[in-house]
Amino acid sequence: MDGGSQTTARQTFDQNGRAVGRRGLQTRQRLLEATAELLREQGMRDLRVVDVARAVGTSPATFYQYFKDVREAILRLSEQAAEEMPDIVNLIDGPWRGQSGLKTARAVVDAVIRHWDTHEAVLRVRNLSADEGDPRFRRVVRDALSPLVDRLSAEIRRAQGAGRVSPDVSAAAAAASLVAMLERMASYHAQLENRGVTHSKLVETCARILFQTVTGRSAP
Amino acid sequence: MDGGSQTTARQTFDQNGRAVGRRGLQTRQRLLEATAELLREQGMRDLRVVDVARAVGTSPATFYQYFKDVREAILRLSEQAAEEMPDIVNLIDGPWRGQSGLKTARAVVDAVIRHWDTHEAVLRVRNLSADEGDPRFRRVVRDALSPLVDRLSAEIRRAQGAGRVSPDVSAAAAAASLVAMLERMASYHAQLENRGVTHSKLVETCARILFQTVTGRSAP
DNA sequence: TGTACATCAGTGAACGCGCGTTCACTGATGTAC
DNA sequence: TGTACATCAGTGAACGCGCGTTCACTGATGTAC
Repeated sequence: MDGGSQTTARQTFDQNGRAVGRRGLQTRQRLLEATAELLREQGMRDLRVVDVARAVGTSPATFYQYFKDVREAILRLSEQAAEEMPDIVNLIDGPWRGQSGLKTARAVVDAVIRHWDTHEAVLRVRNLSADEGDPRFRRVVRDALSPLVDRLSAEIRRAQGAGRVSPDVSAAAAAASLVAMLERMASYHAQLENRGVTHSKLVETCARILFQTVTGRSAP
Repeated sequence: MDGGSQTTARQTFDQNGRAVGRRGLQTRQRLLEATAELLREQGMRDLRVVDVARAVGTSPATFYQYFKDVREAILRLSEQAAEEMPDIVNLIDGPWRGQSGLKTARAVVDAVIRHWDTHEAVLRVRNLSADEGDPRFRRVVRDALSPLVDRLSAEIRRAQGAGRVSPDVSAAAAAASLVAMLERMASYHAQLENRGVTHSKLVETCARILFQTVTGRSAP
């Protein structure tokens, strides 16, 4: 027991190590959703356990039955958000050669942006917590992103083999850079769109940087 | 008076609107540095005014003489960090054509990383606060980055004019994407370097993506 | 060079609030027979 | 189908701490003459 509420394949346990049933899971989930909502509205610094409990119409004691503290709730939300990642990975597995490569790139960019639009506040705090050094959050970020990074990395190495990408490039670093760009742009795109860059132009532009860097080819 | 301690060309005022002299400026600066230090050590969520005061060996009342709250201190730190930006902008104004273009790109990447290494915690919280919608932080970010973005954007438009970059790309979006990539990688590079990507490989890789995207040319 | 006055700088001490946290308890649900 | 028992679920109420914040005050510094 590491103090967190543990979710295995079938069973979830509360802070006392007791099994959580159907009803409990529902309450737990409502607490998580309220946490996400308040994170969006008030920001991380002003998020209070008491507020979360109030929002769900329950008592603080209930919150503590399922989570050690607010950070843990955010950690669980990060894990839930990460469940969407396989869909994005599937897109990356699409074709990268020829015309359809650019299409693949567009689909990936679009998917990452939608992922962020859905989980905005949670993902931001997740990344901050990881950057601040919290190993649990580092792990979630790593688990979420490494399939993406690894796929892109492999594709880049292929392009290097074909002589289209310089051997001076580190495939791993390039892949990480691209994912970094996608994430930051996904969290930032609304602000850019307020300043006159249309959404589709933005997607197209990111897609082309992605395509170019991954394949070493200029987009058609 | 908007409630913040205002710094004009020569004069700083405290929370009561009184002029701050030499001695006061020193105390104020020590409070700022302690804030930055604690931000690094404890993270944003656990940063307390009382801790900052204690760290400087002064009383909380002194802190409130200069800042409305912790956020404002972080805002001032962000402004101070931004004073380094002109140095980076100078680098961007270097040559982008031919061999030396890649050198320019490397210098820019390196400078951004060093900037982040110095102000790590402050810049992270600055960006989070901006993303969370705080208009004062949005403004600081904008003021800090737009010279960079604008320069890159102009250079990309030049490459478009010469037919080396597709007209389907938005120069503004591409420039913003590159800066987004640089920032995120700058805040992330230490973690990557722990996983076997050397620092120089990382710089080289980012520089090549930057060079390629800005000029439309494959790096030499 | 000295004195008086204005302003700058700093703080002790206190207040009150509200948050985190816990415990002992009640009520709800499930299941064994 | 009914009863007893085990376990799941939820909470009221309270505690105490520590943080944010303020005020009235003292001490330091500067400057006018």
